[in-house]
Amino acid sequence: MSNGNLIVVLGPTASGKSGLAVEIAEKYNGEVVSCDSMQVYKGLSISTAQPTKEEMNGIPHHLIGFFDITTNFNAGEYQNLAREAIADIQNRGKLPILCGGTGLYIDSVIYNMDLANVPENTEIRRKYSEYFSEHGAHALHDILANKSPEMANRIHQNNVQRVIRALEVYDMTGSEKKEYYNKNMKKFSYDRLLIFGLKWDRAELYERIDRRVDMMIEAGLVNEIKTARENGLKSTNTAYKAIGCKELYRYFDNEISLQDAIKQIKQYSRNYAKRQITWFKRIEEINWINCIAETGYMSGKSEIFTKIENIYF
RNA sequence: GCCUCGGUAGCUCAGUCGGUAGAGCAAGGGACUGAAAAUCCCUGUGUCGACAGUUCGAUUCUGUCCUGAGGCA
Repeated sequence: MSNGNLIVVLGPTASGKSGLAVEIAEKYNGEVVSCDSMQVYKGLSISTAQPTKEEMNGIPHHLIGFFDITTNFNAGEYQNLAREAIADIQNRGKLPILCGGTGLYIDSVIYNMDLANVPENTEIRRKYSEYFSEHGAHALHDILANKSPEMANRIHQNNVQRVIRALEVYDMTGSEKKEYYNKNMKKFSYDRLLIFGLKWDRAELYERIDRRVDMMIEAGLVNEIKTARENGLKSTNTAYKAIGCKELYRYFDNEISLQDAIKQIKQYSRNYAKRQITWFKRIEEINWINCIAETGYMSGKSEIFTKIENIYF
């Protein structure tokens, strides 16, 4: 594969990715492609921490705030759109910068990953969900084991969501698509790829997350989610999975206090950051930039610029 | 001042008919191929409030004290 240049800026939530991506774009004639499963949605700009106009500072950003909240987005669609956006930027002679924290989405772009070409099939999902409700996780997993021992081996029986997806793929294609589970087949899809990861002391990152949630509240998070609800956002929608929705809906329904909702939003955000960090540990090619409280990634900037110039100029 | 109920893992609590304890959450580690801000897996030693008594043995029974909540005066 020789798909050309791509810079990636990744890191856990609230690590300062967006700012770094913009700085790189300003300096090297670039454009930013967001790599975030929730920032794609319209009307969730505060809750999903979409960069503001000021933060974008004139740099074009792609795949942010364009998708309807009541329609379900997914990794396959993202892969296609992101590759298109990147190719388009390259064709215009500019440098694409992929910036985000959704591990699966990042992988789908930087690796030559062949996501199964099987769209969501509500009929199949409902069928297996019902089977699960009646017979339990073990029985459902047995069905998969009979059809594809390979896939069943890789998915824990309690991970019902994944078991159902695997069954969906199998039923739609009649095959087990072994190759998708073979890590050794992972190859980079961009030949000049440079990945930067923002690294924080854990306790400091958690404090940052808590502070950012407070800022979101000040910026009008509660109203944003209230409006989304009025616009028809339901618990079955993918956008509802954005941290903040579930908690604030419970507040709107008088099940918990606003204070408790905020506490939970902070808690789930911290849990999420930890999962992101776990995911990134697998990507060996990341150039880690150590961040510190007052200045964030500042002290690593010259190192970043040197690396970029060595590869692309 | 008296009465009642508490004081057990970072938090909320369960439990031990006396043989030094366990859940959920948190925390840490991990997985992840079209829901991924989702979903799932693994990891639990803590003067069982303090001191004394009974006992082979007490966190568990008894007493005193400390401490929290409520009630009566």
